[in-house]
Amino acid sequence: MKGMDNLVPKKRILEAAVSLFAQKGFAAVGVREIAAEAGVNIAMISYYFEGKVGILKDILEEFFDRYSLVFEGVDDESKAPEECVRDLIHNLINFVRKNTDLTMVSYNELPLEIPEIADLKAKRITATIQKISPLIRRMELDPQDTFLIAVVGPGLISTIFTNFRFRPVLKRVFKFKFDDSYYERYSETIATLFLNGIKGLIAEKKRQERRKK
Amino acid sequence: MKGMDNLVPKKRILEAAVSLFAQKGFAAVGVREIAAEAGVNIAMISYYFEGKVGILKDILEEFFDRYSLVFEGVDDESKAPEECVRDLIHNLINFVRKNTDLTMVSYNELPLEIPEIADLKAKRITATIQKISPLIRRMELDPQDTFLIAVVGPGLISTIFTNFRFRPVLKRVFKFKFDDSYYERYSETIATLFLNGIKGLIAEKKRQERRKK
Amino acid sequence: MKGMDNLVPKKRILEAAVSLFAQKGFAAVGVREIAAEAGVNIAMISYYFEGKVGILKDILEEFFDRYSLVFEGVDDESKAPEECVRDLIHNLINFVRKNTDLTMVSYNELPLEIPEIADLKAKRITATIQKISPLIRRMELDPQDTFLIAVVGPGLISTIFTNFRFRPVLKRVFKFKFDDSYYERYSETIATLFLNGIKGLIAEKKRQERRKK
Amino acid sequence: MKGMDNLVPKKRILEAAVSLFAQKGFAAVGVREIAAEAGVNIAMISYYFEGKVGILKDILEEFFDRYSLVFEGVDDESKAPEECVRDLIHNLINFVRKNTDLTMVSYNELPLEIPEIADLKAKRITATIQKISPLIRRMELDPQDTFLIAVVGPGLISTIFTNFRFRPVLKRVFKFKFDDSYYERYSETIATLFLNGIKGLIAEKKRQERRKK
DNA sequence: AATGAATGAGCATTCATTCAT
DNA sequence: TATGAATGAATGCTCATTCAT
Repeated sequence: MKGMDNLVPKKRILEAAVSLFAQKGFAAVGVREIAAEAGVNIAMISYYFEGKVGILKDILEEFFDRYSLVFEGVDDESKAPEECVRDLIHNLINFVRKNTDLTMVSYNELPLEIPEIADLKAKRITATIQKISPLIRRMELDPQDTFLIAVVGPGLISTIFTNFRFRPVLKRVFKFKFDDSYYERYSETIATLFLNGIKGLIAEKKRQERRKK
Repeated sequence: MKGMDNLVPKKRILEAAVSLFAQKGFAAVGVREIAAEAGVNIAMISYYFEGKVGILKDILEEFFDRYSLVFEGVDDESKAPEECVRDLIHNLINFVRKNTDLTMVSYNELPLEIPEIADLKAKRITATIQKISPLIRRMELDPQDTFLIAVVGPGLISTIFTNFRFRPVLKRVFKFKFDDSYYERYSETIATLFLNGIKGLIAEKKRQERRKK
Repeated sequence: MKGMDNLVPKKRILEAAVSLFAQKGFAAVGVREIAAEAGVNIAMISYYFEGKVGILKDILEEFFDRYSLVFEGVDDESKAPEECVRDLIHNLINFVRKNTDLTMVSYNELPLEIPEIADLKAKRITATIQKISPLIRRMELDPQDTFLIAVVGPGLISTIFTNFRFRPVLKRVFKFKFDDSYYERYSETIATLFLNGIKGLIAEKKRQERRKK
Repeated sequence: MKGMDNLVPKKRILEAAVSLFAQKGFAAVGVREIAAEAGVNIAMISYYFEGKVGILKDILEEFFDRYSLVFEGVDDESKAPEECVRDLIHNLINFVRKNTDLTMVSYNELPLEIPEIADLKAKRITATIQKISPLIRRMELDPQDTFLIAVVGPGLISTIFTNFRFRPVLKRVFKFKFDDSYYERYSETIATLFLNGIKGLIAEKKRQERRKK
């Protein structure tokens, strides 16, 4: 693998695994392949990690560690909440651009048969939601109204992540250059789409509440 | 497996494979497991299909055959385009409810290393887009403006599909009953979110065009 | 397979098997392949023959039936014994030309683990030797002197058969056209080689017997 | 397997494979059988070799390495060419006695469907022919006259090799003890047979050339 | 006579992991 | 730390044969 020859072996294994898992999926990648890509002996994988699943766990931890930073200080009270959401979307997209493989692996791989993995994911996602609840409140959404949050949140995330995930298919169907200017426009578009969508939802909700009375 | 004992073996294999692929992913499921679940001899898999990949191909064909029906006659000119979109979203969600495993497999599995699979997917998706282009036009979106379509379309699809895909995680984080009334509300919510979002995008676009002049 | 569509299925299977066994060897050919080449259903092979080994047995019987005819009337007492040997060699080469695949299979395949096959071969070969013993006697060789016979006989046969067997390799090493004129010359050459060789052996034997006295 | 317990695993696999291939043929032997005979784990075969074909390739290389030594210094100019041929035949027979299985496998197995194998064989055989061309010249044979060489060479080789190959059948038909004294006599007999045969061919050739004038 | 389906054993190969060095 | 060898189980697939129709 290019440019990772001077990394420590553990790091090399991790990066090779991220790249391969992103490409082919966790189950389709063998430890042999990872070891070869990382340029280390196969036995090193059991030495540094608790087997193949151990690598995935490390990857998830790493992902969520970085991911949660994106939500740090997302609710800047000196700015309008819409502005905060717009920034969040912008930052999210930038995050995925910089950590594409890591994100794809963490987003896609759901070997939920392995309970440790499922637990880890649920715990970390819950923590993330906590972080944005002040912003949610400022958007005039009731943070207790989990329904809307459970619709809009995953909708936004999946919309963004899927744009990266299905890049190979998107490239076949449309013909875009996925460069800086593309992402500038993409970022704005997604923000507009969801901000207007959310506004519509809030308006609709109020209309219904008025009707109930 | 429950209730499929009286099906023909080929069908039994297919259904077992769909269920298992949806659960664990294509690569993580072995032909032995499929054969056992379907209650057939392992050799029958090579007999009826062209190996494990052949099963996946058949599954995808089946999915797209059914899926494309959802988009049939989506653009009813006697109705407002917003209404058509709302119906489409409603139908889509119903479709996924009825074909959850089939959809999940077809949506998730991207062994794009296998070119036949990648080709099949790209071709079928392109065909689907053709079908909704009249409706897109009526929404005052330029069908040539592939950018917006490539953002909104996959965004909507992934939002819906992900709601099913991450059900196990969602169940851990929130506590919903995924019943008829949930989906009634879900359907309305997604429609409101995206219709308002699209309206916002169109408005924004016009604003920009005006500015250019 | 070309030109055998109007044969009865049993014959078709036999011919397909001969061709494939000659090409790849008995063990490397599957019944599926034979059935496909013969254009019959797989089950027909067990129906007409006693499994795959049964086909081989039939092939060997057929070969030896035809082969033994070559040695019929080989000792024409109205001709010099050298002339008879020359004719025999000529006829042998012609026989192999006309029955190349059949000969190659019968000559090469020695699944001597299967006792029936080994017995069949030994019995038939013994019978053949009986047929040429008068000629051997006329060549002034003692038919009881099995040593010379066991050297010269197989030497001659293997020399001829190998010329056909290793044709693919010979074609790579040398560049001959294996046509009528080639075989005319080949036939004469082999005859000269072995007749002179045998003459030398007889002379040497007499020299030794003289010395003993 | 007797007496190879103290060999390194790779060597053990090779020797087991040679023995089994010689007995039953390449296609009829499974890797399981080889591994069992060699007393190693089945996975070691893929570990040390490139699969089953890889073993055969190694065997062929080993054979030709040893085989070519027989032809080293075959043309001792201080001796009459007839003497050299006699020595060569003697050495060849001794070689096959000492390397019977290795020779049988290399001689018999012609999975010419595998191009690598066919190439390897043709290349090595060509190299061998180069080595004896000086001797051929001294025998008053034109080395360019590939016809005679292509008849006599393979004839001699196949005569000798077949004596070993069909030993099981020969034992059933004749009743020899294949001991040192048998091979002493066998060696002399083959030499006399072919030397006289070749002399006859040369005489015949000269007679024809005279006639042409 | 002929078929397609089905069987259970077997194929070569690769898996993740462990071990002594 | 790092290695190459080794393990036993599992991989996808094919085998020759049989069976009911």
